[in-house]
Amino acid sequence: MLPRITYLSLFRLLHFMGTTKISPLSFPLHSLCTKSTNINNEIQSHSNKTHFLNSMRNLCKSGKLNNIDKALNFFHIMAKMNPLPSVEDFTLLLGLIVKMKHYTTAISLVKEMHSSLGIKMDTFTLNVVINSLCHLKLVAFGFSVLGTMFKLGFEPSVVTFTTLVNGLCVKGDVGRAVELVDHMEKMGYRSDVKAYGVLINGLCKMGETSEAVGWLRKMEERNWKPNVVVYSTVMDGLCKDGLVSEALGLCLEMSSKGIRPNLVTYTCLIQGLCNFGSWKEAGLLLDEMMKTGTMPDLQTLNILVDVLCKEGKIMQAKSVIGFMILTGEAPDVFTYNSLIDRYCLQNQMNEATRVFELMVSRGCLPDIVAYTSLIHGWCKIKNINKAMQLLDEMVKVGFTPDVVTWTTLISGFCQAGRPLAAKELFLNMGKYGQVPNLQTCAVILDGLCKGQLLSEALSLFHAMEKSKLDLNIVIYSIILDGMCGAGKLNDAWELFSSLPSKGLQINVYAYTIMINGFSKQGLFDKAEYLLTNMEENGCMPGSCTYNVFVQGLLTKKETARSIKYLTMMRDKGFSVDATTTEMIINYLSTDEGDIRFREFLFPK
DNA sequence: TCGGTCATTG
Repeated sequence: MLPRITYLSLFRLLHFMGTTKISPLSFPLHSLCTKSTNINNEIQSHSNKTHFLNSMRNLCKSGKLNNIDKALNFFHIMAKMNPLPSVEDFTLLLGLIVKMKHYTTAISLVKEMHSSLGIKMDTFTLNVVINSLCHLKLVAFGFSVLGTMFKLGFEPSVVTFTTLVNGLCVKGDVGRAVELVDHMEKMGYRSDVKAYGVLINGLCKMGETSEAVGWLRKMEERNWKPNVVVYSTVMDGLCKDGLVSEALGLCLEMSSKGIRPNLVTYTCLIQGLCNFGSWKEAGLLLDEMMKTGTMPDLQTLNILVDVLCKEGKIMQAKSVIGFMILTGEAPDVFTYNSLIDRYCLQNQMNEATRVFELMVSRGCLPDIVAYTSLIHGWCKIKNINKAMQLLDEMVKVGFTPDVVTWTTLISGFCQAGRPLAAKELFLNMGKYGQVPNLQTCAVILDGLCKGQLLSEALSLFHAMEKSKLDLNIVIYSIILDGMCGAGKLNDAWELFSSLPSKGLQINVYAYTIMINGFSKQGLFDKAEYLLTNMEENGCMPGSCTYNVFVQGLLTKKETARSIKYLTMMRDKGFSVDATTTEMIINYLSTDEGDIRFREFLFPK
């Protein structure tokens, strides 16, 4: 499946990336020979405890200890020592276990230290507990540990608060996170670079990038120098917001202050550039990064593989995988999933299955994403049986289908013309512990509407309105479209008119749905009224808006108005879409066809 | 000794 790794394929990759200056021979092949030290040998060769602890400390600090079993092995050896190593040594190891994302393990080890080993808790170990709880999204428990801290007479530190601020951010509650920073400062603590970094990251993740930039400036005003982490966080936020040139500008600003971009900085910028099709610039950046001694790691290369797959450039994606192998990185579940997903989207289920099997044969365990992609692929070609078979299989190997899996299946049943079966799935997913989200709701409502089951859709919709779900304009638009499609123009108009009172901003899609609804019924004055007034309400009509209106006019042979609006479209630079073109051709081919339409088919 | 940056599925 993978292309043979030759210098030729590597050269092609570099050429493609816009990089021509580096000789393939200059890649540091020796880096693939670095293997993590065999811990057991390490321990045996250092029977002396001091030496053992020193090597543990060095391994922890060097980042070479990246295996949970090895870390646990260290812990258990330390636990058997007499006298016990210091709490500092235990905390060092705990910090590492948290970094490996083994949060429940970290919490139970702290418990063991306290109850079995008799090591006294302190602010540091409790901070580890709070951090673990926060990462498990159990922020409320984190706060109760803070309470315990006060009760036991331990002074929380800036680290304690930063940890909780991060916990709130992870939960998406960035408003409370900002409040906590305020609160902490009122209590006399001073936020430091990491505290600001956490908050800035939280804001970026919620899409509040300009707020994040504001805090970056604020921390500078307060005489804190943002470091590469803070800058990279903001750059990533800007890139995800589509503000790639702003991100590049910030990178220049950072460099001018003597702060060099690191692996993460480059990765964020390269992804940002790729996402907007700036392949050449991305290649130049990859070039610059390697020249300055930063080699892309598995994650960076996986981002490239994924972006290339999404662009349909599978050959180039495979070249990147070749490069990956050449630099000693084995493709992982992310790499394979990107390929699987691409093949599924191209309806190439044989290829997708082959990659899935290859992944298994190479000892890489498929995850819920791999299964969900395959289920999506089978649904896409309307093979519901295969999709259900995979669902069975994934449950058998121990995965719990998540909301994405359910939404994929529900959508599959709808597309296969079985909206009622889809509704059953929707109503039953709760029994399997999965709560529908807005996208699930959108999928099922759309499926029922398109399946001519408006009343079914409406009863679900009313139930959703009563539930805690914060329905958005997308959901309302689906219902509006369903009502229009069923000829319930009055109901649609009433709902449409009520949207502002529900605090919803009517967008171009909602307007277009209503204009389409009116036009299809020949209610052109109403449609025209909306089309001419939507701009006043802060919503610019798009190409689709004009096309649906003209299609209605053409159906009812409203020649004069059709020509008027076709002319407006041309003046505004909107193109006539395929459906409209076909209608014009049909119209021209009849006796009544007006010769004036010809100019819209063959624009000068 | 404890806190922050980059990757996949609808």
